Amino acid sequence: MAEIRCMPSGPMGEREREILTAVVETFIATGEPVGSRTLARSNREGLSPATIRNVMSDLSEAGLLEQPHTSAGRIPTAEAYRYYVEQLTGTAHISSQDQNIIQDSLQGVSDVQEFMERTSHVLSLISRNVGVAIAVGGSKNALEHVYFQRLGDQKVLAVLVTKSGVVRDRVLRLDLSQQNLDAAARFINENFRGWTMESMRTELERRLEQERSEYDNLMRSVEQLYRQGALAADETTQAVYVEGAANLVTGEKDRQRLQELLKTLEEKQRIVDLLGAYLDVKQEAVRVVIGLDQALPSMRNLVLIGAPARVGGEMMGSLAVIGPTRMDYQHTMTAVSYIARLFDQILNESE
Amino acid sequence: MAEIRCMPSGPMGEREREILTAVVETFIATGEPVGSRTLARSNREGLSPATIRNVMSDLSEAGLLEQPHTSAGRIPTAEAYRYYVEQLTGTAHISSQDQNIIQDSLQGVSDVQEFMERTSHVLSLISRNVGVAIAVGGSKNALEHVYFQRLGDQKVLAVLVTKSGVVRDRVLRLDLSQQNLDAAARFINENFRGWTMESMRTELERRLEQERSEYDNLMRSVEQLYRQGALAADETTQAVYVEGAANLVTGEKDRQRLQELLKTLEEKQRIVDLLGAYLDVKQEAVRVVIGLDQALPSMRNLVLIGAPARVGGEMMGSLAVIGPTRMDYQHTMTAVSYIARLFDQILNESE
DNA sequence: GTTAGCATTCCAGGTATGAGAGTGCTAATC
DNA sequence: GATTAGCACTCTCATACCTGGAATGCTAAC
Repeated sequence: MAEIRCMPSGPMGEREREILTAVVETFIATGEPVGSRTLARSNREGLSPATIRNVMSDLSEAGLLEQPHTSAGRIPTAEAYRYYVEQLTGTAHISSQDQNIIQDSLQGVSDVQEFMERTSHVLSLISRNVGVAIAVGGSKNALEHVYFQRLGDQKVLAVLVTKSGVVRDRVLRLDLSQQNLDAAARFINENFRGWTMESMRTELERRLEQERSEYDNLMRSVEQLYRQGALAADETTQAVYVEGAANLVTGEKDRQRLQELLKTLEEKQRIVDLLGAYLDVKQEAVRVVIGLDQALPSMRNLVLIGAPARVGGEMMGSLAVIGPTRMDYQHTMTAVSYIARLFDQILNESE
Repeated sequence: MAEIRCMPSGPMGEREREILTAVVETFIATGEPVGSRTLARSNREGLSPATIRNVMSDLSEAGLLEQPHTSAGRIPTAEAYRYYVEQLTGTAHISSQDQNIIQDSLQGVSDVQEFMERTSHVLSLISRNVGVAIAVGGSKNALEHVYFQRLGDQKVLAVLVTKSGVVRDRVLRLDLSQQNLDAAARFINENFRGWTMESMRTELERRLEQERSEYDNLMRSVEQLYRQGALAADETTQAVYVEGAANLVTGEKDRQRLQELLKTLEEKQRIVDLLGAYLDVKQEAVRVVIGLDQALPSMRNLVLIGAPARVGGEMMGSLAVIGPTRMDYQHTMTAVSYIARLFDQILNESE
């Protein structure tokens, strides 16, 4: 019963492939279970419904199609979508309309956060689904510059800039004179410019440990700043942009589920984890993950189409579209991939 | 027909008031239209259903109650909610449970943006509705400090801090040497510290206009920075936090409407306008606006419970809860008012 | 002024019923 | 042997219909 995946004419004959594709595409278009008659009509070689029924029956056995109930048409399973996406030729070019929208929206952006914010918006617009973009603070980012400014009795503004244009500001509760702050900033800028955040922190830890006995005023200031998180530009302080959640209303019928789904999308950490789980620096092009239930139960029927955002070879963040399995894959994939490339271009150009 | 608001025993007799309140409260509790029998049971003076029917009939005429259909109970109109809220004693004290949640969440916050972000979250949590908080950039904010840092060939980081702790950073496309930038920053800090953003800008405009002929290097730098928006910390660059939109799923049955609603909540400018329209510095305490359809058609059945966020007498932003008419007014009002007061306290303390 | 009683209205929910769509199987056909 | 026509069967969905329940408004009695 289970091992009928191997059909008479090889693992998946030409006809099977064609019919499966047709089912997926019509289901995406209409949202209704598709029956043999419908397919027979749109089939170019004039196959009869009966023949198609036989093939569909095979595909059901193979776990690629399923029926909501006995006498309904068939809908694709997650497995079918995976197969469908896999055999999509990656050659499709982006429509000039989409290209315009994207160009207009990302024109003149110069820092990562802004890029991400606009990207989430434009992705949701183009895909008519949820657009997501995150900037990973990036412990592997290179430090460009830090700056401290005393604000009041107890407050210090810390600004941190990385080579790749991530700016992070935070107000700390500290009482240091502006002189001390300037000295500390100078010390850090002179010693650690160009270091990755990660290596800077370990080195700093080491020095603080080692020279504990012979602390001078400077190192004391640096330590205080460091302990208060002035130099943290990484995981804890990410920028997460999610837009177009409203588009999910159409897709999910169960209100309970819908609510949970929207709640999940509001929890930024979840989103970060999700993208983190599926996207990494090394991957080529766009990745499509069908069925997110493994990562998040409330996202059972959803699909992630995402790509890493890189500058040079460096991972700066991720961008993705989240939507129902029933979506326009080709369209969305080209858009995501286009923006990912654009990211590299735009942020490289003026570095 | 229209002018029956004046009842035999004055504009609104004691009994009418009591019954109206009872209707509103039971409707808020159950969500079902409330009938005369239900009220008769819970009424302390043992009024019979028939009597209550008579009163309810009067209230219907007065436009305070309405029936979904002939043989159903009655539900309050917007007008009834307004009346109900008006006669709520503002004396209720915040529950210690809420107080804890709020305190925990806002502990140790030191800048406005962070406060607003957490506030929107905690408000949505407590009210089980949509929590909103915005920081108006505030052209009336006093300048504390500016700082410019050259990042690369074409990029300049501009950081602007106001007295009240709003930090705004942006990356500009400019090509100025660090020397020029430092000079410009020094010039602005020395001349304009403590000025409101607004007055600073007009004065700057004036000077640039006047001294156009005798421009030196310094003023040229300042002008470039200014034109690129380095000193804009106002309306165009607000921080808007909206959380708990998922909570609306339960309230709105019409999916079309729900979707529009969620879309609206994603458009930050709409939110800014909305709060701007109803909340201002001068108002005492919490304002409750019932029926937002005037401002936003998609928010027909929604209620805004909001207050300005002030430091000293200065308006720094707004915070509010948005939810269906059927919500716990008392509870939400105390929470909003509590946080508004807390805002002043926390941000005043270390100035 | 208040209340009991009653006819009336309307909805919500349950049960038939029939049309429609699709399937699987068998037997005939190419 | 693959393909197809035909047919009995299954299941859903929409419609119509019925019934019980919950309120109401009105009238007459208290």
